[in-house]
Amino acid sequence: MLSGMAWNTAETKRRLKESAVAEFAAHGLGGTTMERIARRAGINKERLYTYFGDKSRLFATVLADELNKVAAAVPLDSLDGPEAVAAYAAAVYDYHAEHPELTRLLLWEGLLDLPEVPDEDSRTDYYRTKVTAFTRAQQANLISDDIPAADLAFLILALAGWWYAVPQMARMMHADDPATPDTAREALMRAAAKLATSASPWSRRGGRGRGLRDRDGEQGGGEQDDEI
Amino acid sequence: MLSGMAWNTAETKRRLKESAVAEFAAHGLGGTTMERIARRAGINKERLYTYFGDKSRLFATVLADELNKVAAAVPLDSLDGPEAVAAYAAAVYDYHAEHPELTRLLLWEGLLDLPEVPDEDSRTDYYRTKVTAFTRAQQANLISDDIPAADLAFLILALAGWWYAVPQMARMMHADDPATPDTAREALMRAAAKLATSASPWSRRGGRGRGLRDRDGEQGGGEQDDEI
DNA sequence: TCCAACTCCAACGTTTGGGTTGGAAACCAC
DNA sequence: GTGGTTTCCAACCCAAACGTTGGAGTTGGA
Repeated sequence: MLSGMAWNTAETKRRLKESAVAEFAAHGLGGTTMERIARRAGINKERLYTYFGDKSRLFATVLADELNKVAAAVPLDSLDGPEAVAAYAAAVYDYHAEHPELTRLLLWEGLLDLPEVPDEDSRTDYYRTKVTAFTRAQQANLISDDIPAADLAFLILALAGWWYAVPQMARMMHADDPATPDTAREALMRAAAKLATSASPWSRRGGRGRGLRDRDGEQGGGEQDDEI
Repeated sequence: MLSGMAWNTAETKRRLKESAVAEFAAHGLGGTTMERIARRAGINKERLYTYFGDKSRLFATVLADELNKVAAAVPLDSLDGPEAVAAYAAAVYDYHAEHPELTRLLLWEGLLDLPEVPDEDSRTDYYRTKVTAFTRAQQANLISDDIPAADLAFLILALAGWWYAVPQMARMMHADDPATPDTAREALMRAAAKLATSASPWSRRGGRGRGLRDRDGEQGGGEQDDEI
């Protein structure tokens, strides 16, 4: 229109994707309309189809993009102890705070329960590196190994992500004593550190639930029985 | 049709709600159609509108119903120690396993981020009782108090719920060593117990188990501040 | 028996929205 | 310029789905 600017495919694509991230994150796959994505980007709807295929392919593209971003933004190379685990948890939490779209896209994807997720291989690799970092730290006795590395890594992400997954629950549960992002972060770090620290041998008491044996025998000191 | 049975409002409503739970849980608010809810229930679409108002009101009704069910199904009265916390986490996990609809509805609600959630007051009360149980256990030195009760309760739910929130992540993260529901449950219980146990003052280098000097298991009372 | 109230449904009106098309404007050789 | 290619868009098609309506079957009371 008013531009002397030439066509700019790359920029058009970028703007469309940016817009799509926002819309999909806000309304999910079902709740988002191609029309609105296009309008928000100030670009014709038809461009979406020629560039990205149909709606679900666009969703997949956009999600894969965001995952690549987070992979780059929150690296995890090595863990030298529980504090490092806590720091990692906090970094994930912070990233989510600044980029709430990612969590939301992931959650929406989870709710779709597709048999195969887009980009599965590279994503699996991505998670594998995380798990490996935990495994190595466990093998080096730098963090506790009483929870398997994959589970531990997964649960750390749970602690960091749950706030954004069910904000309404977070709000209601803290009704009497509102949680600021900071107190939440604090609690998260403490919790992450605890998970990564070897458990003190708590007395097992009465048999609610099964399991929860100490894997590798007792450690060091005496078993200690606490009665109420 | 073939029935001599008279009209039965209550039963009709029940069947519609049952159907609505399934559809909403599976496809979310945006992805569900009133038509399909009605068809699944074998009842005319129009009944939905006269009984429940429009689609979003139906969603709210259904969600509130499910929450009441879970409140009744997974009670939490008192916690007499970390193992009770683990047992509670496992109970929540098991409930979710048997009733995946609830988690999904909650997640979808979270993603909608409505300004006010339906039934807010009674739900807040419900969570308050949970938090109170943790608070009391902390005050009685039965579980660790180094994480505020509300945060602790919330994080326990995170551990139990994350598996269902992002199943695709769970799967990919355990690609090398698939997690069965049982191993997940085991890890969850262990983690929950750890969060509820006073942190052993981890050695500067976070050595694990064997080398743990320092009497373990000193609970609650002592406050230990550690910068992370 | 008649009528008012209630339960249910088939069919309809209308809007929304995914996806397409025909063509205009810009660019790029040659 | 001229033809071919690419970028873009207004307008369109059509299926799906929200919500409604008119009416038919059912009940219960006066």
